Amino acid sequence: MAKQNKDVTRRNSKGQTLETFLKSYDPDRYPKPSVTTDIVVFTIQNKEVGNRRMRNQKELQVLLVKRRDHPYIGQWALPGGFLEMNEGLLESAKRELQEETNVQDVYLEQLYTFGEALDRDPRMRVISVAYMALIGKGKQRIVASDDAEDAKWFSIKRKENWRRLDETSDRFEVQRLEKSTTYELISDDGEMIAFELLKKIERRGATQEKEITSLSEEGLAFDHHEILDYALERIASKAEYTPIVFNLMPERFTLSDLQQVYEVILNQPLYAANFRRKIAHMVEETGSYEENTQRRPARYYKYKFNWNSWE
Amino acid sequence: MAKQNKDVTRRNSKGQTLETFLKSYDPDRYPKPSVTTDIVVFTIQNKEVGNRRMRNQKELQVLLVKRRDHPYIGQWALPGGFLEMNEGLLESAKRELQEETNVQDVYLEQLYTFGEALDRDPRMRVISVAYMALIGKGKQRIVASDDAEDAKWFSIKRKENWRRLDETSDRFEVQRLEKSTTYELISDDGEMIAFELLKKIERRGATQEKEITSLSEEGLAFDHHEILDYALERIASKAEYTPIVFNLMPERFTLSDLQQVYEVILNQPLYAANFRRKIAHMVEETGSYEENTQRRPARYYKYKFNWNSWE
DNA sequence: AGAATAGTGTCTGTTAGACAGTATCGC
DNA sequence: GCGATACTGTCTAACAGACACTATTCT
Repeated sequence: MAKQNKDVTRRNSKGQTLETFLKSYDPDRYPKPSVTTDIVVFTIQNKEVGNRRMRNQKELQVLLVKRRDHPYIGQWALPGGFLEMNEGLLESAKRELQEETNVQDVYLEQLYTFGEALDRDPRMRVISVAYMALIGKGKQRIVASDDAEDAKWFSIKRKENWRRLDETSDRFEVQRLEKSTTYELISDDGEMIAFELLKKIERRGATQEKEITSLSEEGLAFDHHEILDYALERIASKAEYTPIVFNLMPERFTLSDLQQVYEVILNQPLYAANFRRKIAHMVEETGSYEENTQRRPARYYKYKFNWNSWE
Repeated sequence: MAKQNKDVTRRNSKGQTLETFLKSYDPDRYPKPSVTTDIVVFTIQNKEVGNRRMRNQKELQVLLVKRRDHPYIGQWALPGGFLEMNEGLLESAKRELQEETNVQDVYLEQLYTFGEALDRDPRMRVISVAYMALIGKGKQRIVASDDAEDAKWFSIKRKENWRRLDETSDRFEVQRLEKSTTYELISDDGEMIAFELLKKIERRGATQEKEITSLSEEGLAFDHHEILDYALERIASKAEYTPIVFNLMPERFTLSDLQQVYEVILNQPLYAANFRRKIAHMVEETGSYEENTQRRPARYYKYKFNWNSWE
């Protein structure tokens, strides 16, 4: 598909045509950074609740992998790995997911490319292209393999804390915000990873600059806490104007289920009546109902395609 | 800032500590792709209109650079170049912009990373991290240098054409859209670059896939037409919910000026009354008025910081 | 009847869109 | 007064937020 300069006879300042230029070009003249893809895989977990009469709770989970080798040996990290020369970026993300965790056929979206700090990886300079994946739980069986000693789902609990450093005032041109987020990642079998992120946002005129630091020594390998945080922001904002959330849902679901999922993603409670009105155009009744509940059974819905859902 | 595994004595399967592991690690064991940053620089041009009584027209312009060497020698491309080992990604974008075009101190934002096609660059495998820059025209003097034979502003004219391949229907799970966009880039001195992009959007359930192809042999170097198109989408969508547009404005401006800028970015006309209400909270009167107009002079406004503009 | 959730109705205030109408300058 | 743009008022329909209320199941 590569479009070439039609004028193949044109010569450069050294008198070379394209062909002779390419033959003499040394692709390794300059040192290169390594490129990796890292994937933030989210799913929804249904947490049983003691009282059988009450509805199950939902939790947002992220898939982590325990590192088998240095650096950060034994620590939890996002699945991912080095880009190979014969694959596209997206393809690489898919492959890494498959190799390390056995996850396949999922919604996958490029997030952001991380490569500011020169020492993100102690081995060498690394640029990471981050992806986000969404899957319905139970659809896939997670299997740790390859560089991963283990692979597990961790439930995400987070609390945000805003602080305004400059009070609003027409006199100041620069305004600062600080947001600290405490994270607790807890696996199904009780292992916990806790850390705290500090986000400094500085607004000068119409420009905004962010700086993220980790306040904890513990936590995820590399700067993966930052990537996770970015992914959480992205899914929350996309949930508001696209049907992206349905990638986390099973075929059939109740509106209460769906609402709970929106609530864990947006990290805030919603009014049922308003929620139902808002998503009405994206769902469709199936005709069937919940069974064996010890309260009024809810209707099952399914996703309904709609041109207006996307923009 | 690199956070290390605290347990420096821990050994991997080969019995190595972190220190001995790093010493024996060969960063060049695997071949690496090259990494570049490419920058889409936008500005607004005030186009004089014959009739002195009428208001000037605005045009959205992009900064292009004429390639001095193979590949795509003599063709127009986005400014950009290879990432160096001692600089962050953002830093690299800034440096390339400075070196090739003399542009400095601008709003800069990471867009997306392009690296699907293996032959994007005929020399070797290249991953491009694309940035978008916004500057007010006249603030900077453009100077071509380095790998660039020339550097010029091109006004962007585009026409979009939507086509729905499947009519809406509850029976189909897959829905397809095609959008073809014809571009005409015209420099201040009359040079024109024309091309047409075809975007195929396929929606399956809650998933959307895009595929972009160029319908023209001519056009920009590499896949830079695709990057430009992406940048235009981004600035339009961000214009709707952030004050990003003010990065293109001079210190003082009239609301008609501002409206025209929004119109070229959104590529559609706006109602003045509605527009004024919408942006009212982001601007502030300066007290001064236009002078020497041959019609009613407009008030000058300036950007006003507001916490609510950003989210 | 009571516990628990499913699901609906409605009031209020805000906003988007469309358009008509008034204001003000230079000539 | 005319040409041209600056700026304002207002109607309507849609929507977001908050909350009260009804419905249905099992025990």
